[in-house]
Amino acid sequence: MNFFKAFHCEISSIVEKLSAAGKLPDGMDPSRLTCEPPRDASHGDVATNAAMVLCKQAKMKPRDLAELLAVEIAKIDHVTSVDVAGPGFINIRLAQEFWHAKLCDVLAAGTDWGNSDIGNGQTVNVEYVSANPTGPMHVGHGRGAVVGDALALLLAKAGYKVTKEYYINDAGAQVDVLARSAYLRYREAFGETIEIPEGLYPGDYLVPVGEKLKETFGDKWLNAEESDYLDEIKAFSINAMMDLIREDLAVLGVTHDVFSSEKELVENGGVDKAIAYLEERGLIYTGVLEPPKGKKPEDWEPRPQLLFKASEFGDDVDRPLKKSDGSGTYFASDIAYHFDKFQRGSDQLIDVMGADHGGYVKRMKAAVKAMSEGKAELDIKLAQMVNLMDNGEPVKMSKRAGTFITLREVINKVTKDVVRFIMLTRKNDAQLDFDFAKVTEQSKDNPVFYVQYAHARCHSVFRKADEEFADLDRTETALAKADLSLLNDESELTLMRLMAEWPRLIEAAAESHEPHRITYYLYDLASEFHSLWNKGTGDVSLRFLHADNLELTKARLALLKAVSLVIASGLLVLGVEPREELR
RNA sequence: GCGCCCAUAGCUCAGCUGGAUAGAGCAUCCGCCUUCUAAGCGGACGGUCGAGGGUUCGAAUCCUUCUGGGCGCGCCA
Repeated sequence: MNFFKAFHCEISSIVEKLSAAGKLPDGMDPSRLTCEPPRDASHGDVATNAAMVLCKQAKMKPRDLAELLAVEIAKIDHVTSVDVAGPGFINIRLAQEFWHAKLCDVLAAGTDWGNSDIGNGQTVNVEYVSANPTGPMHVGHGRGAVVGDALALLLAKAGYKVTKEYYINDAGAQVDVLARSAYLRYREAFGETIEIPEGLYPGDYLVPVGEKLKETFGDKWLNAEESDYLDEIKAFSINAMMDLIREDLAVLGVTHDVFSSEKELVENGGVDKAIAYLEERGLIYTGVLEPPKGKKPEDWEPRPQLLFKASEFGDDVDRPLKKSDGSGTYFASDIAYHFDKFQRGSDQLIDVMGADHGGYVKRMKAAVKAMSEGKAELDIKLAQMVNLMDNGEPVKMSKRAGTFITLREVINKVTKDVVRFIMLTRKNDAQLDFDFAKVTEQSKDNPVFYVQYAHARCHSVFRKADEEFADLDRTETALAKADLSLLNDESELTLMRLMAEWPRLIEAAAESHEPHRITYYLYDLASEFHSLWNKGTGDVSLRFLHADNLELTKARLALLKAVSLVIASGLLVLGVEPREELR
């Protein structure tokens, strides 16, 4: 439970009460009122801007209004002091018992601590990865995969009903290129020396596909016309590539609920249906586009095309739906695909894609707005580039020279947990340096290690406790009954406050679709924990285990248990496995 | 030419949807192990939040104009 919300309610009702009593005007609008942790912890535990946002309506000076509200706020349970500060902030301080009670809540909830109901069962569709089935995943895909997967887990924790989806682009020209490339490998499997022309895929991951083709079809296609073999070889190769990609995803711990095929969508008439739907609403016409200014394509010539009125929905220009050969553009099938997702029941759609698709955002949002008549909301998260580094030096990659590093190679080198965590140490739209040396280092420079180490340290104490206090009941329910009032060191209280904020963080991260906030929170929590740990080196009384004081030991173990649970809870959202031991 | 993203300490980055004296880590300097993991902790130093203007009780955050980077701009996806 996000306790800041509880305070928000309390204060709103205080405002109502004061209105009823004639001390404030009627009909005060508290919508801009917030309750937050103050920026500086020395200001208190909860701060509200109530007086500043309401002063105009109340026709009072902010500080006067603050004083009026403060008298009432002081009567709320567990409030020990209320101060008015700065331009009219009301700072609220809470009793230690409040934090001790929160600690019990954590122990009772376990890793479900932080679960929220703000999603209210709403359906969200998160589409991510959607890499073309033309080769193994690279690191950039990996980032999109992790961002999407963590976002989906986060939304689920916040009470949304989430569908995790992968869109297979198996209908365009790129898969034809794949088929031609695979065909060459097929000939190669018969001993022919081949040369891969410019424009085809040179990667040797297609060699086994060629051999499989030989096994499956024998020499059937060796002297055939392309029109005869293309479709079958294409289907075969796409399957092989999707198997490869699914394996990459599995190794990364990413799982999708639904795989949607563009080809099927086209063949089932989905695209025609979507176009017809837009046509009925007068949103489609045939017209000629202006050539793009500045960089003009060489072979540009004006041509009448089937266009969607994207400009009526916030896009800059109208967008083409048909290619000159009469087949649909990628945009056309993507409209149909989003239409399909909407009709399957999601009114919140999220796409995670590479930043190089940035130019696509406006038109897709326009299309969703048009198709759903404004009912569906589309958010597009762009995953920026990942720079592979080693010890500060960029890792040089070239597809031609065969020094291209795949996602799988990176995972094998550093483990999937490291990849997942590091991918979330930046906002999705900021570039990310992924340094092999740094991310595998066991030091505080490495955030993955730092957080895992905190978790492992908790468990190290548990192991020690099991040795020294063999008959102590270490279950959550038993520890919750300890005398928690013994936990009153400032570091201990800070830890409890941080853990109490976890539900609020989950809600904020979920609402803003920003899973990277989890990583930062975990880092802060780990840091506070390491700090407490080290206090024990100078001050023996702050160590966790005390042979001569069972009550204190139990209380400290309760705190440790809670810390390890909250870290585990956060790592779970990131899809990272909490480690109990690091050496 | 147009559109989107970015600009915060010497470096790499946070900044909770407009709040109080802008925060971490690295680097530099000074401290802390007879200890449940020193693989760690504490302190010091470090800022005209790219520049100017605007909106209001209040701006790193919103609007606008510049400057400097990245991406994109019909028949690729």
